[in-house]
Amino acid sequence: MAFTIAGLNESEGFRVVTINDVARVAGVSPATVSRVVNGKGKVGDACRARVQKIIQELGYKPNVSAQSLVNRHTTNVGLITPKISMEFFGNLAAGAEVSARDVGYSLLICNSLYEEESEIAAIESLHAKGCESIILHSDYLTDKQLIELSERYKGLVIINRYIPKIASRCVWFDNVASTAQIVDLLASKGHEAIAVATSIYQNRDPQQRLLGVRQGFMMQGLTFNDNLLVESTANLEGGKACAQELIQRGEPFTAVIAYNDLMAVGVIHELVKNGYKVPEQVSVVGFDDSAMCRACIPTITTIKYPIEEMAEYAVKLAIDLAKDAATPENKTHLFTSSMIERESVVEIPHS
Amino acid sequence: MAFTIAGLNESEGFRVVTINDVARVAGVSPATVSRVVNGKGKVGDACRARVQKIIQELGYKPNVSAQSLVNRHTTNVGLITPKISMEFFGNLAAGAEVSARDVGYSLLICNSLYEEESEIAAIESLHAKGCESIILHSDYLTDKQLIELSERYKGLVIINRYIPKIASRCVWFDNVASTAQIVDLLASKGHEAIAVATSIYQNRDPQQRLLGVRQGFMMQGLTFNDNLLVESTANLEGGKACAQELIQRGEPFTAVIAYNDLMAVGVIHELVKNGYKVPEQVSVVGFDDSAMCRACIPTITTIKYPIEEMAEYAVKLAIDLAKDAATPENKTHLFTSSMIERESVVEIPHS
DNA sequence: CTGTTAGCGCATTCAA
DNA sequence: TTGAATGCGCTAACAG
Repeated sequence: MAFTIAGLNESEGFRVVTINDVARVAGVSPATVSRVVNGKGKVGDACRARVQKIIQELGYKPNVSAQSLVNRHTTNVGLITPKISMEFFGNLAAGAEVSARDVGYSLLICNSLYEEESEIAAIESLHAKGCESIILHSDYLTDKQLIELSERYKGLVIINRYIPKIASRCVWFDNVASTAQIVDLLASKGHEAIAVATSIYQNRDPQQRLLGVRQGFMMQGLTFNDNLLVESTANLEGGKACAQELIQRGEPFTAVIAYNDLMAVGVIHELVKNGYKVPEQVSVVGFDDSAMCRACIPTITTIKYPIEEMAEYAVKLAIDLAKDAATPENKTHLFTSSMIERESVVEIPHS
Repeated sequence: MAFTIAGLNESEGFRVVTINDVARVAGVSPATVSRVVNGKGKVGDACRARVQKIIQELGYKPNVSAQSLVNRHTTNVGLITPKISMEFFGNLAAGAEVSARDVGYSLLICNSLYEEESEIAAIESLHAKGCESIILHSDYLTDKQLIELSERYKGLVIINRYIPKIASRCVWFDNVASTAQIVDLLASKGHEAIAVATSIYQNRDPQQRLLGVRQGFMMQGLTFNDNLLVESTANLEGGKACAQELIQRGEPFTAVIAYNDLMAVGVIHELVKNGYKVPEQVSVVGFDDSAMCRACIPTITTIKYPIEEMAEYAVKLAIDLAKDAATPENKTHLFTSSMIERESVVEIPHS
């Protein structure tokens, strides 16, 4: 590739090629160049060819700021997540980036760091930057706030959360059905004394997954033993704490359903530390299918959370929404998934 | 917060407040508003106060596209990494975002997906979007290419790589010294039969870390046994393959230095699978301090790779560079680190 | 200290 | 089919 631009270098530094340069060299008006660039309006074949040739030669690239100014929108998608360094949100961002680039957009990242005001501040900042399409992973805003926000920002998409009133801009995951699957799997392997290590953040996801467990039990004709329900923070330490609590209670169990993979790892650590054999004595199930599942001994059976695909989808949706593309108000965007079986779940030995 | 803008709502939809609106309501000229917004030029105290009040009331936010158009630069920083979903690059992005936001910039993400052309394409695309400051994590471009690129894009910063000719725009990590520390630690615990599981990608990092090992051996007055050097891909499977190879060779070893944490986990898995006790019989060291280190049994002793801090620094540097801020040509930006001791390394038993 | 003027690069009228 | 004119929102230069 050439780093110099034919006939347009200046002695001091590098001058950017504008639409006027192209027009002048091609002997046409800027309006015509604009037309061939955007493929809008009628342009004569010969004329178009010549302009395209000059564009090539000069290496002309439209100035995005100028375009945004006149078009009143940018080709950026904003992504607001708690913390991009967490694997889950990294995957989300990766999916979003692919999808954005696919349609010529760029991805703008904002970390909200789990603060309510930052979520709103991030939306406003993004919007001020002309970013109409926004994907928001909100943890602390209320449904009401989100509904208000979505009235104001028409390119706003909520990922990983379902709000009936704005269902058409929610891209979410069926936590209930997915968790019920876990119970099915466990039951099919003979487990009945199933413990649950849930997250103390009693908002949305944890509650839904718990609901899924209860639903799964019901469908299997089993009864869930509430003495086997423990809760802690949704991380490694939380998993350990849950296992500890479980052991302390003395209630026998042959399987543990953890809120996520991290907790599952914590559970396994603590069980092993206390002399339990995993999975021989206790089966453990995670949630997310994070990298850790394959790095643990035993490797962890889990539910794949298709966050990357969801993000890809969400980006397209946000762009459509921002463009006012008619989206059916009564349609939502629900993703489902299935189990990934690894080593941490085994058939219960016949006693 | 109020979602309506005093006296400026229109019947259909929402009209954005411009500098002219503020000027009109405040009874001043747009230029004056611009002055108070940017803190440039002289403005009377009373006047400034009134304008600020109106700005508040109207919720005025400057249109960034218009600003960029006239200022000839955006307030975006571009980040190009292979894959944002990998933990290492997620941490990099997190640091970059914090730093960018801190100075009122936004972070634009591009995945290069380990392709040479994508790296260049990403730079060009970013630049076409008016993004002058760019952080590049390049894996496949040659030094020569990078040098050429940096002549053309003055806001370009290379992270995680050192190129003498453009040292002042390189933010990098001292792999050699860090790895030498590992040998020191191991030696201090009595290890001499130390194996190395390196990455097959024989470019830069792996080579430097190998160099660090050799240097460490030299400093300790030990001799490195080349029969204990194995190599594979820099992931879990690679780690397993290395351990397998090591076992097969039959050469005794009491410790393994892995290229990174993932390989360390793989090594541990394979050793355990083959009846070795870790760390009782074999100590294992990782590199990076990724989340996995604390999720593994035993937890992994490793080197902290301060990529987040490095990214924070790189962003400031890129912005300065783009502004032509005088940066000493003969100064580079080198980060160092130290060991994080966990359970995977223990004193060798006296035989 | 403040207002007027001009123009950044582009897309979109309206004429021709 | 093409060109000339206009303005998007803002900042910088120049007057006053």
